[in-house]
Amino acid sequence: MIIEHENSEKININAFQDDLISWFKAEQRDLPWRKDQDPYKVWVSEIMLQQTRVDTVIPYFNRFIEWFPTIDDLANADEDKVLKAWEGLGYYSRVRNLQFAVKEVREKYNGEVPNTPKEIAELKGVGPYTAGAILSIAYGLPEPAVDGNVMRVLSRILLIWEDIAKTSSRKTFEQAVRDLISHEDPSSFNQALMELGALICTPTSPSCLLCPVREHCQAFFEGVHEELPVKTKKKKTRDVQLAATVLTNSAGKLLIHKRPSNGLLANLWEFPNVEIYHNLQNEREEVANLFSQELHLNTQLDRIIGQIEHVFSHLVWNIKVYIGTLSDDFQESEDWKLVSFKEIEDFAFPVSYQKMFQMYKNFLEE
DNA sequence: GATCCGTGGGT
DNA sequence: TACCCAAGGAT
Repeated sequence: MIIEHENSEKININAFQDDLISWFKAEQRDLPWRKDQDPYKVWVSEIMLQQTRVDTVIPYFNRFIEWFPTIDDLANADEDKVLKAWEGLGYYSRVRNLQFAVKEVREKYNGEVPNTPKEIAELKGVGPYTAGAILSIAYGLPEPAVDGNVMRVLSRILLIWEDIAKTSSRKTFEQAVRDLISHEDPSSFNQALMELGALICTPTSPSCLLCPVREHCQAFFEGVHEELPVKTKKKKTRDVQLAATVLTNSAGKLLIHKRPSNGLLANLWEFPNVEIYHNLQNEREEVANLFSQELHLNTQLDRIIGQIEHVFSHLVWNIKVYIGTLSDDFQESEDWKLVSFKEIEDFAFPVSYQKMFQMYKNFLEE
C-alpha cells in the first residue's frame, strides 16, 4: 500500500505546478467550451465528455449550445428534442439527468449553478469528478477532479500502484490532488493534468521526451512508466439476438416505437423488434407470431433484407432485419407512431436503428 | 463492489 | 480480429 502523502512530498510541488501550468497555458487546445467560464457551458461540456473523446464531443457541444443557450432554454425544452441533440453520443441517461438537474437549478437555486461541493454533488448526473470539474473550472475552487487521465498521470508521477479500475482507489488520487493542486489557479491545474493525459501521458507509448513534468515523474525515473497505471480488465460482452422490422402501411408511412423510460436507450425511438431466445424452425412465420403476441402487431413479414451487428459496452445485438406491411386500421398512440421519411428525421434513434434505416433505404434503391 | 449504460477510434 | 479505451454516474 502506497501512502500517497509521502509520495507527494517526494516532488517539489511548486516547481511541478509551475511546469505543468506553464505548459498548459502555452499548449492547450482551442476548444469551444474554453471560450468562457459560463458554469452552464462548463457543466454541459463535462457531461458530454464523460467516457467520450474530445473530437467526438466538439460538434455536439456547439449544436447543443446553439439549441439550448441557457439553463432556461434547456429546462423548458421538450425531452424529445433534447434527446435528438444527443443522438449518436451514447449514454443517453446523461442528458436526461442533465435536463432534470437543470430544472432543479432553475427552481431551487434561481437558475444559478451552485458553487458548493455539497450542493453541486447533489445534482442528478453530477458525481465526484464532474463536481470537482465545475467547481474548479467555473468557480476557481481548489477541488480535485479525478478522471481517468488524472489517475493515469498521477499513478506515473507519484508511482501509485493501486488498481485504477477499483472505485475505491479514486480517493487516493483525490488526496494526491489536494496535496498538489495550485491554489492560485486550480482551474488550469486540473485541466492541465487532463490535457497532459490526453496529449502526452497517453495510455500506450507516452511521449515522455516531450513531457513538461518529466523531471518530476517517478515512473520515468524508475523506467516503469509503461507498467502504469495498473488496471484490471473488465468482463466480456454477452450476445442478444433480435428480429426487427420496417413496417409500412399503404400510405407509405413507417411504424416506429418509443422505448421505455428506463434501462438501455431509454426514451429513444426504434423499429418494432423482439428478442429471439431460441433457434426458430420456420423463422419468418415464428417471428411474425412473436410480433403478434408480444407487441400486438398483426403483420405480414415479407422477407429478411439483411443483418446488423451492433456492439455496446456491455452487450452485442445481432439484429435480423425484416420488411413487412401494416394494416391500415392500425391505431397510433403515445409510443407507437406512423411517420413519413421526412418526419422520421425529428425522432432520436440509437445508432443500431439508424444503421437499420440506412439498410432499408439502400434496399429500396436496388 | 459489480453491473448497467453507447459509441467510434486506435492498435 | 479482438481487444482497449475516452474529461463517469446510477443503481
